[in-house]
Amino acid sequence: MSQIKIHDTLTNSKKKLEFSDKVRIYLCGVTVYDQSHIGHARTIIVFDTLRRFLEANDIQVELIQNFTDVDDKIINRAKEQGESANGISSKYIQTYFEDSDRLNIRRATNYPKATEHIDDMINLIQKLVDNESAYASKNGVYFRVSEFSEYGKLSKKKTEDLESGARIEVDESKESPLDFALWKFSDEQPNWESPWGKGRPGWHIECSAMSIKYLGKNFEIHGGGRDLIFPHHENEIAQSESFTSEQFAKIWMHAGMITINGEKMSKSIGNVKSINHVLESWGANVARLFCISGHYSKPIDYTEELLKENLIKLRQIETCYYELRLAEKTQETEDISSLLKESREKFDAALNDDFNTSLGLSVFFNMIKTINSLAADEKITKENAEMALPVLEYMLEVLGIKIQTVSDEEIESVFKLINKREELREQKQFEEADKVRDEIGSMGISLIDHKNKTIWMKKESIKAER
RNA sequence: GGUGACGUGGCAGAGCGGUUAUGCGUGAGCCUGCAAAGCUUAUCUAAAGGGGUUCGACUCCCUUCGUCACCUCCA
Repeated sequence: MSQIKIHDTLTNSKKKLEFSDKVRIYLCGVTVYDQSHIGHARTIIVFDTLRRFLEANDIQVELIQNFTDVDDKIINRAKEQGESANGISSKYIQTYFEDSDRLNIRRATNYPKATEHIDDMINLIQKLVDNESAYASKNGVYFRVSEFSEYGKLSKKKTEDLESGARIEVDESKESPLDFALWKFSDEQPNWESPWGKGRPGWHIECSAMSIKYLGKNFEIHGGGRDLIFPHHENEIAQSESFTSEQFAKIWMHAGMITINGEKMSKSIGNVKSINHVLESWGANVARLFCISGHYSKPIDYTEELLKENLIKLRQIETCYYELRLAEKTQETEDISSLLKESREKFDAALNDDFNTSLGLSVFFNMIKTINSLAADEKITKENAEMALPVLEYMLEVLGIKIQTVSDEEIESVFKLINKREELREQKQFEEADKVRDEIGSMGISLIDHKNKTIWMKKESIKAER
């Protein structure tokens, strides 16, 4: 059983994650009308890392992440480009998977699409209409906010305040300006038949329908970016709880925004950095380290400096891994078993306390620093390494960091070249020795000269470094 | 205007009512034929301002100032 506690937005408190056989997570995905940016990636990485942490501790996770593939934005984009809405959404779903795979995100259990769950939504809406939580009007079917007395409990908003807000559109056909659309009438494609008339679903209803369908009436964690708290998640609660008369998600977990110059990254401001862009320049490992460098609930400001800092950290991880992988018998040694045990415990403790990845990373890098400094003194024995590697690999797996690995045959051939270089150096044939070094370098390998031996590592090639 | 979050050393960023967070950067050094990487060590002795509670506050309370997010679509 996991000891993890997570901050719940609804109760504004840390809650123990309780579950029976598995942890069920619903994560609000993206609207597929354009490339995803690093802000989207952050949310996905946070939840992927959480999932990895649970799974690495033998907890089964069912993760559902939806695609919003019917929406005004998609339709508009389709019109602009003279394409079908379906063409646009499937194109960007594909892009999404490409980004996601490159970021080393574990595939979710399922990626339901809104357009494939229209019947489920209609059933849900029907029941809401039947129990007076919703009504049909001229433009569509609306949720009757006044029927849900707890409306505003997630976002801590009062309906009076919302009503007096200036930004709510006035729609004469709605009973109240707060009422939101479950179904929008439309003769335009894409549209579907419904008991109330042809049209398409509203945004919020899809997540209610799909989360209930795949995860049941109440599941462990509902996640998404902070910006979804209102109105999206607030409305989901209203719909779902009016439908089931039960508590919806047990924990609402929200990830902070990525900002640029302190300002939220968003398409409307036009300050977005696409996942593709970040991957091209920095690679997945740096991107992942960057995205979990602060607490998940807080914003992270996107700067090149910060990415560079994380690149340096990646190099330290690589060094550590290769020091362990290539460790040989040495005379001197030091007992590192307590370091390893403590690191593992503190790492887990940090993540168990509201998934504090920032604190967890500091434990992780402390361990790496210690191992690297012992290695520099040639005090890492084969036995040490065999003890340390599983701990390191556990953490790497949780963090989703993929180090370039090598086969035993590769190790042998590299060492052959290194020995060749050593011989040349001893004979002071430095020019020849440097040629061998270049040859090794062209294999993506860099050398680390210690006092008595030369160690090496396969480094991830990072464009931004050059 | 309403609601929520936040303000920590050059930068990033945690915890904690009394103990060095950590990392990056920077300086010096070690290693080296050179380089890179790595390593060692030093450095900054931080808490937006003002009150209060306390033997003691960065940590709790109040207040002023500032920043951000949401209140429209948004991860």
